[in-house]
Amino acid sequence: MLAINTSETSPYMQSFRQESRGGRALDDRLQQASERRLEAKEHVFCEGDQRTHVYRVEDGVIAIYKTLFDGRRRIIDFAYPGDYIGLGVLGEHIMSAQATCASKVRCFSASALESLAETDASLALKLYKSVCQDLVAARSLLVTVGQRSAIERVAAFLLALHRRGGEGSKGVVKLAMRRSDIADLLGLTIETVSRTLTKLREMQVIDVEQGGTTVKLRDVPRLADLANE
Amino acid sequence: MLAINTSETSPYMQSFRQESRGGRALDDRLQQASERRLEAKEHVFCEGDQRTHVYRVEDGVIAIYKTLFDGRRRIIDFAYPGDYIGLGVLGEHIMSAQATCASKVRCFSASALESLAETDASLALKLYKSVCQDLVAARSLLVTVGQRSAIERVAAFLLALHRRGGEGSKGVVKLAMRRSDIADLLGLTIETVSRTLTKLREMQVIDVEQGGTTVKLRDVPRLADLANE
DNA sequence: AACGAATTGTGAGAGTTTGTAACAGGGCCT
DNA sequence: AGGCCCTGTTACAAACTCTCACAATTCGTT
Repeated sequence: MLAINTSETSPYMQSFRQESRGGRALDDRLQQASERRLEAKEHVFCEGDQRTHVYRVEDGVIAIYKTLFDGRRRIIDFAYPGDYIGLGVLGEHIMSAQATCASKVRCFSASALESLAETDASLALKLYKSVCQDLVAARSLLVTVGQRSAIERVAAFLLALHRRGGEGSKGVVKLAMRRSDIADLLGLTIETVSRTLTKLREMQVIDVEQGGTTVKLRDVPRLADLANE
Repeated sequence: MLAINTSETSPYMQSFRQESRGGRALDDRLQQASERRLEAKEHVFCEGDQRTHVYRVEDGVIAIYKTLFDGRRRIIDFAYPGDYIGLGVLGEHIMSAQATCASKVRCFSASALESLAETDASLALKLYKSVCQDLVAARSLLVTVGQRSAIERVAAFLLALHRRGGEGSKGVVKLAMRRSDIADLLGLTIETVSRTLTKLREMQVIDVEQGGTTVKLRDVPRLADLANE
């Protein structure tokens, strides 16, 4: 979902990626696909909730996270339009899902999906490939978060967002989330994220625009160099 | 695979977990399952290799990792006996797989597996669930690595190994890997790993035995507290 | 247009980790 | 036995991030 390696850059799951981004991968056999709108910070589901549905993000960004005992929040993934959340869970959710900005999701009955998949190999394969995407995203993020310095992490994060945005974005990345969300994703504090963005700006690698909600990548090769990937 | 949340602790994939640990989950339809022995530091495959096979670990520990531009190594997962590696890859591998100690793997033809899965829903579902396990492991590790302090990370790592070992282990954890492997998994240096183990020993939470290759957990609740999960 | 709340940005000191270096221990070879 | 290599441990200075504090900006509401 964070998709540092998506269709363009990774040999994983190319065919399915296109299919799912098209938006009609899983749901054409499932009737009860209702829509749900969420405001920023509203939850799709929480840790411990019974897992009744699978969701496809239609609009916005959904943060998948886990709360630690001391109250800190560890974001594990951002789900963007076209991504599915809630796959691969059996009983109850062990992660929470929360909108970082105004968002929209489509809901599918999990039990209906599963019973269909038991006899439908192509659907089961789609589930497989969808989870493979998530796995690639999680491992990519693992590489990013394992980086030592704050600059490396932030640079890798911006690059990942840029790659996901595709070629049409022309280096303009909309963050669509707070500094705290970025910090909890990268394992940094909001102050460090803020300072690091300032440092990247001073290095003339990026421009921060629109009150910090949009980042323009001025020097992508340099950024990739800083990201060390 | 690191399996901080495995059958005991997570609602994910319980049924399959048992199935796959039994060892005969995917291969009973695949003839050409040859064995391969590896010495410590030998590779199963490397980044850029064509993906021809899927492997099941029979013995030992296989580290899945990615090499960064500056030569650092980021371990993304450890695969233990019963785990599959190489699933979910389409073209060429984007990660390397290397034995951390003397190991044994069984090789399955990837193309044979895939063509079978196209018409066999139950096999496709098994693939799905197997990758779900990996996803849970990756996300668990993400929580661990996102932790700030070295103690938290090492404590969580030891706990994960302990849970994987099962109840029979009686708090004795065999590391079966170098300090450098642990460091590259947790995003620390070998010195910090060593220092942290010493600190845990001084706190009387663990004992380090057999020349540092085995760790005995003296106070699991305390360790869980330190791990913050 | 103005106000208040929330978010973001910046600074200084404290704390932790890293990097460098030296040393100890075990295994293997001659 | 002795020497060599690899791994692991420990010490100390340097670098980095975190914490805490407060200023600046943005956004929504009045």
